[in-house]
Amino acid sequence: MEEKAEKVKETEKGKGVMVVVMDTPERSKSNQVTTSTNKFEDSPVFNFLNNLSPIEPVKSIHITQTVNTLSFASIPSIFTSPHVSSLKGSRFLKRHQLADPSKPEFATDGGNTIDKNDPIIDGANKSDKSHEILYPEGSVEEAIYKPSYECSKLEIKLGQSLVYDSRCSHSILTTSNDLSAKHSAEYAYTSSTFAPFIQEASQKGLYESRENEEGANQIDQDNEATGCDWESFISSAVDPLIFESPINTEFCKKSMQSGESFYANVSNNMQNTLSFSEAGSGEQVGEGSATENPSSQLGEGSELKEIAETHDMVAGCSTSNPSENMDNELDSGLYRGVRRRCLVFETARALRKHLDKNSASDSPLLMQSDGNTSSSDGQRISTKDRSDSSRCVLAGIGLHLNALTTTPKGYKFVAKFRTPAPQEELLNNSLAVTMLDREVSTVENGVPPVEDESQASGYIVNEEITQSSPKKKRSKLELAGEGEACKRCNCKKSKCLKLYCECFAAGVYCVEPCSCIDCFNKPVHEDTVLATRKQIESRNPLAFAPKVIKGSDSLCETRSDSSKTPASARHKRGCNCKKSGCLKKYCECYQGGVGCSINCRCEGCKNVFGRKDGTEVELEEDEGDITEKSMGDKSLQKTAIQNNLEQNPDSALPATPLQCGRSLVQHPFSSKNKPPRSSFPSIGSFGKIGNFVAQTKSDKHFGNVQEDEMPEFGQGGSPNSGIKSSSPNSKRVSPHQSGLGTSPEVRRGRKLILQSIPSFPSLTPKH
DNA sequence: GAGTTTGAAACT
DNA sequence: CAGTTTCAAACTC
Repeated sequence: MEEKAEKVKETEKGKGVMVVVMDTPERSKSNQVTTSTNKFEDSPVFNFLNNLSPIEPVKSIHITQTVNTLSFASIPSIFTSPHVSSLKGSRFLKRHQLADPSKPEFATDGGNTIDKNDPIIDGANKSDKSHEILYPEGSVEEAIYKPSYECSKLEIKLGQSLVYDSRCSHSILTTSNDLSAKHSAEYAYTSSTFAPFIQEASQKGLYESRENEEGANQIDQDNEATGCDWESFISSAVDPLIFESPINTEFCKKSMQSGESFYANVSNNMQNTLSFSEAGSGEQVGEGSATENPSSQLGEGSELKEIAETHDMVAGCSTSNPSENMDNELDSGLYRGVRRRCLVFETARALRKHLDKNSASDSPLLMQSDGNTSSSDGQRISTKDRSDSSRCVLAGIGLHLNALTTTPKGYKFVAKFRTPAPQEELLNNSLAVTMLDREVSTVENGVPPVEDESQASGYIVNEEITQSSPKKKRSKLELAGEGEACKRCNCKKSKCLKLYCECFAAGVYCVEPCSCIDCFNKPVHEDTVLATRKQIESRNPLAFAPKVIKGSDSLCETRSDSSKTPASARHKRGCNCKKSGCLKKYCECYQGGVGCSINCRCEGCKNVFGRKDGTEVELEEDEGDITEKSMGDKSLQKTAIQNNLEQNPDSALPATPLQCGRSLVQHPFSSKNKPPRSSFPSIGSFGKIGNFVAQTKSDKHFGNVQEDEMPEFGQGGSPNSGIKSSSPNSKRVSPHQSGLGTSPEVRRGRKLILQSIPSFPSLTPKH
């Protein structure tokens, strides 16, 4: 022992770093021995030696490396396309690896980190029933999962989301702090406090932005605790970098940009967080607690919503299966198809069972937030949806929301849980729309819809609806805007086994409120329902897929974040309206609260949410938005967009600001209905023309299309006339139109398009 | 509430 | 794939 002690002393003297390193292990060994014996432990000398142990420097080094790696890693992450979600899984693995090594250190050394993690873990394990978090995966997942939600929320809510912002800021702050490293004490404090947050933050991508901005992050930390924190931080940060969806990142950035005030807030939040974490009962999941705190801080009326969100978050985290989590992440981050239908009924059943089992265990919080008891597992998804919706609601969807509110279908779907069908997965990229739907659902439904989920079978019977609302009520509610979700079918001949039936189409069982006749869409006939469903799916695999899909381009959204509208959301197949002008619910696009897209074959489209034409152009112009397409569509789309902007200031609202991604997203679907148009596709074939169209095509379009379409335009005589709302619009356009494209003006139009085109591709994260 | 309109779904 | 029919929601009165 004495020899060991001597060695230690020598090492302490600090010869070379090498020495220290070499010695350190020995010392540790010696320590272990001592530990085993326990004899020497008590001796003050030993303790002193231990305290003096050179280990710290080693750690610091290690940490530093990690940081560097992170910094580098961050860069790629920034550029990562949102679509990369698929990769997340792999990333997860990486992250875990990183995290794991750090853990041992934490365990040995610094309680700080451990504390952080432990609470989370413990909380996860203890907490629940529903929230089973497998550590470390579970934690990781949580981090990833939540952030996405949060980010999404942020997007939606920017204004309200102090909490989220604060979170972002937290992450930022922590980073900055780490960078400064001057405030070691703060480090320990913050790091420990934030540990849970870090993951979240990392996901948010704040780190990335932060790191990039500040440059390489160097950690000088002397404190082991700090180091530990860093490691954890780093590990978390790495993930975010990799995993980060651009959306989140952007939002965070925005939030950051929006206010430096965040920093101030951050400090407050941090404190809160600490208290919270400390206060956090074992039940609470680390993150959950964290999230809640901010809400408390906010103290806004939105608390409930936030809570709900939190729950959602937790629920999402709770997923025991990594695969599920992944899905969830995807869902959350990408905003899955708005309407989640129970594509897989069997799964639904399983979920039901789960729910039944778990229902008893629902956390009070959940109850509060939603007012409904949600089952942990099955509900997770549903909760997410809810949360999303809630977020969306908060976010202030803008015009879209209004429109959405009108759409009953969305509501129905929202509540449902569903296992993502493979098809849907394909859609994941396009997920965005979901948010809209969710939003709508939340807005309209307010509290209730959530509950549906609890039932969570593939088919969901909306008990609330069934119990409380008879049709009459329903209609009233609907009128009010709340009850739309409750709508039920009125089928007489289809037996509710065809897509004519809204319930069936939505993957929901018919309920009492339904006035259907000879209804087979009931749990009793589950087999029949499933069989029929399979048949339909065999014909059209996407028959039950969400009709409205969001544009993948987070970028677009980010851009428009101000608008926060579901810009890129579009109807999968597009409408075929001829008389309604896409201004009535006959139009599925309108009903879904989304703008028409290229996929639409509608005539005289006046969709308030976005005309099929304008969408793309909007990307560049953003605000413009759209509304316009009505015109003849094809030809003018480009111009129309501009016109819209000019003419319809209102149109801006609609918001579908952009649709940037639309084309991309839709492609898969669109292929059916319409010729595949890649972002720059030969849209022209349809005549519906995408603005994107390849340059050459665009030119052609202009020429041809305009002429063809001109008539429509011309209907009004003036360019404007063509578009009701827009009519005045086309000032710019009109000339082109009038000129039939021959004039130089037409060329201008082309130029505009072309210009826009380049930007567009660049924007699209994809590929 | 009845009747009409509308467009998706289903069918040919 | 196009055209027609069927269907139920949306709408109007």
